[in-house]
Amino acid sequence: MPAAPRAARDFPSSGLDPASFGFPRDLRLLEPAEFRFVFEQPERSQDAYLTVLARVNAKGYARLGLAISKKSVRKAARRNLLKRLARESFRLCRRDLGRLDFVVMARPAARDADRSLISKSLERHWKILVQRCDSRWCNSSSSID
RNA sequence: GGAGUCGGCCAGGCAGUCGCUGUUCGCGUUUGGCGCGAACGGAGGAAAGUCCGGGCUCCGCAGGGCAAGGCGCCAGGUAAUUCCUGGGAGGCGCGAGCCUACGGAAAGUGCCACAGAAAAGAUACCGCCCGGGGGGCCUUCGGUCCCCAAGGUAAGGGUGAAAUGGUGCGGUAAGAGCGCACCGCGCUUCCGGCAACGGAAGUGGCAGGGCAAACCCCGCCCGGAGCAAGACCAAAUAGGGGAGCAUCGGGUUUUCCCGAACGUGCGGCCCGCACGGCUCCCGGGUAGGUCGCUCGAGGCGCGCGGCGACGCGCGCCCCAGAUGAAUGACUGUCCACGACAGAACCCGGCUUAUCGGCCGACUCAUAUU
RNA sequence: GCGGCGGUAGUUCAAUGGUAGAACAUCAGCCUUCCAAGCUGAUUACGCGGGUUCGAUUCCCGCUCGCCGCU
Repeated sequence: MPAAPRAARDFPSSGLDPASFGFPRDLRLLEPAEFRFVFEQPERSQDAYLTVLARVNAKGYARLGLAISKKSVRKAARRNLLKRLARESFRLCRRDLGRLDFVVMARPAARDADRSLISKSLERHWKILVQRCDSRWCNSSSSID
C-alpha cells in the first residue's frame, strides 16, 4: 500500500476535510476569545481524570482547545503527554465530532493515571458531548419551527 | 568469583501506517502569503532547581572612595567564578581512596546557660604546708589533737563541652617549668620549594581557654535590571494636535471677517455653564504580528606542549528553534523489559532526581594454581 | 520563562544561640436549678536533611511546600 487511502480527492487543498486525519492549526482554539466563547455556554462532561467542555460553533468543523494547567499537573513532561493524547484522540475521532468546539482540562487524578485510561476517558467524553449537543440543537430548532 | 574505591560511556533498537514542526527544492495560486508533493533535520544528562560565573540587550556612569553583599591555605587553568586541576596542612579509613567556609582570637567589643571556688587581669571551695596565738591530753628539751586569723601552694578532689602545656624523674615545709629528659608550642638561623609548607640546628621556659557559619580587622571581587531584555510594523475604539468643509443673516469680486441660530446635559422655566457634525493628515500607542532566535568561549578526529585542568596547530562537520508551544498513537519483532524526566536567548559550573547496563584503573580478604 | 517573599499549638501571631510563650479553640473540674459568662488545671507545635557550635526555632548550605509580581 504505497499511497495513503485518501477519501478526499475532490477536496485537496485543506486538512479541514473532515474525513482526513490531519491536524492543522485551523482546528485548534488559539485566541482567548475563542476559549471565552466555549466557557460562556458549555456542555460539560467530567470524570476523575478530565473535564471536557463543548459548544456548537459557526465554522462547520470541530476544533480543539487545551487548558492543561500547571496547577493540576506539575511536571512539564506529564502535561505534554496529556496534550499529545488529547490531540491524538481528537484527530482520530474528528469525523464523528460534528461542528463543536472542545476544551479539555486536566483534573488531579490525571497526574498518575495510565495513558490507556486517559485515551478511553477522552473517547467517552467525545461521545457524550456530541449526543448532548445534538439533542439540544434539534430541540431548539424544532421549537423555532 | 567475594567485598569495595575512583573515572568514563549508553539512556531501548529495527520495520510499517496515520499525524506535528523547521529548512531546501519543485508545482499551483488571489503571488506578502497560502496549499500540495519530495528530501533532510527535530529534546537532556540532568533540558530541572535558578545556587554561582560570563556573553548579549537596555538604563545609569568624568575619575576615585565609602557603604552593602560575597569570597578566604598556596600555585596554576579559564571569557569568568564561590568552579576545575595540581600541591600543602588537618581529619577519617587496614587499604585503594575520601572529607574540610582551611586568613586573623597579644587591634578592639561581645558571649560562654546550668553546674562549679573560679569561665578568663587566677579574686583559693574542699584540701595540702611552715611559722604564730588560744585550748585539751601525754611519758612535759618536747610530741600530738582541736579551734582562730594571716600567709604559701594549682599536686589531688569535685563541676563542666571546655579549668591556665602533657608524661616521668629530681626538688620542696607543701608545691610549682623551680630544674632536667622526651613530646607539644613560640622565636632565630640555615637548607629544600615560585609559594603554601616541610626538614635540621640553636634558643626561650610557656608567652596565658573557646566562639569570627558573633560584631569585627586584613586581603581580594563587585553599577542596576533582565529576551516578558530590547528593536520594528501596526487594525478597531477612545483621546491629543493641525487643516479643510458644513445651518442662517450681513459686509465683500473672492479669500475672509462679523453676528446669529440649532442639538445634548445641568434645570419646572429664563439667564448661565459645559459638550457638539463630516473628511483628511500627524505623532504616541493597545490587540495582533515580525525580528532578537541560533555558527557557537560549537562538535568530532589527529598531532604537539603540560603530572593535570587546559592550551596551540591542522583537517572535517552544521547538529531543535517551537510560540497554547512540535517526538506521539497503533501493529509486528528482538532484548538487558525501558528510570528520572521535556529546550523557550545562549554558554561554563554547582546542586538535586534517576531503571538498568557496559568499559577501564586500583584496593582488601580468602581459596586454588 | 524571569524576579521576590515566607513556613512555629486546631487558628492568628511572639520569642538575645541556653526549659518555645500569648490570645482564641478543645477537654476536665469549680460556680449555677440549667445554659452562658467567670475562675482553676490539662492537651497539642519550631516543614525536611546536613553542617558550624558544648548546645540551633534562631547562624550557614541543600531540598520540599505555599504565596506574590512581571504577561
